[in-house]
Amino acid sequence: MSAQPTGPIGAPERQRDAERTRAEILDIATAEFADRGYAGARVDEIAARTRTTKRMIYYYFGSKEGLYVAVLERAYQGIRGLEQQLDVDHLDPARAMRALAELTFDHHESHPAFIRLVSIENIHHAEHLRTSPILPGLAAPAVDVLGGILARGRRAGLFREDVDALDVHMVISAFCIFRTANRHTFQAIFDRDLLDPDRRDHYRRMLGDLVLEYLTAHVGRA
Amino acid sequence: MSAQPTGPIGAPERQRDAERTRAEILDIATAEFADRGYAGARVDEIAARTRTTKRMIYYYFGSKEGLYVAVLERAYQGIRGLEQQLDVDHLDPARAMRALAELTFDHHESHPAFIRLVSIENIHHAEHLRTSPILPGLAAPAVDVLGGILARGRRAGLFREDVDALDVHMVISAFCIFRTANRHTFQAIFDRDLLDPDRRDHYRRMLGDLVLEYLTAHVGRA
Amino acid sequence: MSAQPTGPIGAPERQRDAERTRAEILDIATAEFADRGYAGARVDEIAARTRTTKRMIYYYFGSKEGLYVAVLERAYQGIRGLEQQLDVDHLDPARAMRALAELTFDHHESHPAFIRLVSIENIHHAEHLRTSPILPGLAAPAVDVLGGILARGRRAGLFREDVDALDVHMVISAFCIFRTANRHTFQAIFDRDLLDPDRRDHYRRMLGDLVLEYLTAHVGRA
Amino acid sequence: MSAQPTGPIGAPERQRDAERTRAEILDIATAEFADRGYAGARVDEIAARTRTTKRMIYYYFGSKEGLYVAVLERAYQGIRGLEQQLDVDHLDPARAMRALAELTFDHHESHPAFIRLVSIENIHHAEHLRTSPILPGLAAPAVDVLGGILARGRRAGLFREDVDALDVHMVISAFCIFRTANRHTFQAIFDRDLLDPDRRDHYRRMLGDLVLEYLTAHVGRA
DNA sequence: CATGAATGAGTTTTCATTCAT
DNA sequence: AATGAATGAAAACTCATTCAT
Repeated sequence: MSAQPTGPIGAPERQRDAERTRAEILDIATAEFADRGYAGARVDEIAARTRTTKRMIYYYFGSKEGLYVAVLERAYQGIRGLEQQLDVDHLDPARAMRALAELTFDHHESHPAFIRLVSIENIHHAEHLRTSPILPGLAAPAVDVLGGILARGRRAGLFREDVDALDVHMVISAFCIFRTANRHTFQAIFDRDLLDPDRRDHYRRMLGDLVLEYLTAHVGRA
Repeated sequence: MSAQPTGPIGAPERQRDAERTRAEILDIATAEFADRGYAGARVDEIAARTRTTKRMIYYYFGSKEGLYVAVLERAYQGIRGLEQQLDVDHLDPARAMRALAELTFDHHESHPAFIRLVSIENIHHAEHLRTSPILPGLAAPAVDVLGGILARGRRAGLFREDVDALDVHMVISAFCIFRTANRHTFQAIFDRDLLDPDRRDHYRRMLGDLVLEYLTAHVGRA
Repeated sequence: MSAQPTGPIGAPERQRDAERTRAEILDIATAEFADRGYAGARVDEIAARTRTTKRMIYYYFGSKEGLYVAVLERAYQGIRGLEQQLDVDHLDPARAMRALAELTFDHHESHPAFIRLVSIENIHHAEHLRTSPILPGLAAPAVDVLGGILARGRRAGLFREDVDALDVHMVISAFCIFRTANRHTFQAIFDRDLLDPDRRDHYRRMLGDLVLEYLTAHVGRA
Repeated sequence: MSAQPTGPIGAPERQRDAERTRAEILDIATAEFADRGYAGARVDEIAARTRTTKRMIYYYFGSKEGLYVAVLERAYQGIRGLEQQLDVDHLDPARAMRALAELTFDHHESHPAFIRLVSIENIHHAEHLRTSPILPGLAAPAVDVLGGILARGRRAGLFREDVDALDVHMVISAFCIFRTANRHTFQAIFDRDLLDPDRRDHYRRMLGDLVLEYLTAHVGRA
């Protein structure tokens, strides 16, 4: 699934082609849906940008909606388990929290299409995600690590007690997602590009400070 | 919401009807575009929910896009000058900043359609906002008051120096907008409704704390 | 009707205004129909370019078709009796014929809208002209003078006998009308502007030569 | 009319069907546009008279305008190279010129739709022809043969020197086109059908005489 | 698996005309 | 005589989807 095996000689070539075709369609479709929204994307356009034909899209995905759902699911799969890549057990809670925030920051920055798809899915009231089989697997990875750090910090008397892991996750997500999701109106109104590489480090540190100052505020000082 | 009568008293009835027709179309269209996105909204549907006909939409707005732009502009007009409603000069910088954050929080909470329209406009790369005549008037109101408070706080040695007004505005906006814009995917994944009235005060205070702890962190303590 | 009387003081001003309004509408409508054809012209556009409103067009002309017919009739009235302006009785047949051809040439050159309206009316199979009350008065003026000259020339043994007045009229019309009616495709294909003022005299003489050489060919030489 | 089979024998049936569908649409559309003008023609009507649907028109031609342009281009292609069909080198200049005039006469008589389309295109200021890729190929065929005959005639001292090939082409075109383009107004006013078969030979000879008498007038007599 | 052609149902847009005042 | 608002019918155009080969 992760390493791309060249496979034993004589392996079903056709199947591999099929997989490649599917993947190509998904790539193009991801770009199109992310760029134009669900209703705005065109099956014709997706097909035209693929090396295959429209018929193949229906062969593999059944419908435009089916294709969209596949795109959405693959995009969510991409961030699933993101936090597991992070080994923070050896770090103190504050450092661990900052590392997690920065990891999220970095990941979101490098996956703008995912963020736009999330915006689009919200426009559609998450109706596709809500019925997706991948849904149950999404919550835990996102907050488990965070919850662990938070618990450790509290036990150490470092973090405030009046927020839970979901609240912290929300703050981190809001900050990271806003930069991409609202980039264009922000730029139009304020003439500032939130994704300007020159400002990247500033925002990255800002996020860490924001979360940590908040979590550690007044704690242990009283 | 507050029916501000247009034109001088005694103005021709017809004109008042026209204004009413226009406004009614805009109301319905706002709901439709906010609910389904630009491409997903249907002119037919908007017309059907109005007391007038589809023809009138074209009479007043020229095209679906013209209608959308009118909706978007009116929505932005609604928040323009929001901050001016706030008299914070008599408050110390910290209280003033919290008041501003809470005002923004309250306003965004009560204008979900606006937030969804902003998301939608970002999906379209802000192409309509970018060329709108109202654009130039949007930046100042949003950051002038905030900038003033920030400056006062710094002069008093209370606020950190490494962020500007736009950065703070971004944090507040990100927090407030996320609750509405990403409500559905968040709810689907984590089974938590960010707009649950029972959690409203918690998030309101959380935003104030977040901003203030960040701004005042370490300052004057060194 | 011809001289514009300032009218007795106290004369019905309203009626004069009405006449002026009618005339203004006809002027604009002539330009629009000539420029875009019957189906291509827009009642809205005509009204917009007038100082009056669309309602007036319907008040005066009943319908788009009524307006078009009025435009067409007025245009034809403009050339009616053209030939009567010409006193050719004192000229010998050849000179008289050339004078008539040149008069036609000059008139057509200065009335491009009329020619375009004729083209447009032909596109519509002359259905409006065919039922117009002005139709009966159009034939005689156009060929009576020409017929007289032709008869004189024949009696004098100068002109050939195998053509009648309508044939000659057709040749003159074809030449004059072509310059305006087919100006644009001719220019596009051959890069020659048939209405270039520098070529005007050339074509004028050419028409006279064409008609006269044809009419006098071989006659009396046998 | 002469069904020139497209593509090599054995070409996929589907493609041949496509070509047939395209051609059928073009045939009907030619009739409709020529009959009602660009704005007056109805895509629905064209589709209804076809064995396919309106959707196919857009599939093949993209828009009403695209269809019109295709019709116009095909019509012009039809006369392209007309003159090449004529071998006039063995004829003396006078006979050659008459043969060319008569060929043009015959061709225009048998292509009334083309002439009406030219009128229509002129109503539109040749805007479509002007940007057509076929434009560059239209000039030469129309005047090259004519220019050659004219030059031969001059060298032989038979033709006048004060006109060029384009002038002669204009006279021939004006005569031939007028009969069809202005047929209806002419008939309405003068009650003479310029396309009456009984008058065909008369006009055909008349055109030849007209051109030749003009070209040979006075030459060599001085 | 692959492909161009085809399609039906919708969606936006237009336009001549009329109404209320 | 004049005006802006309103309208219904029709016109152009689009799109996801399926068919024939």
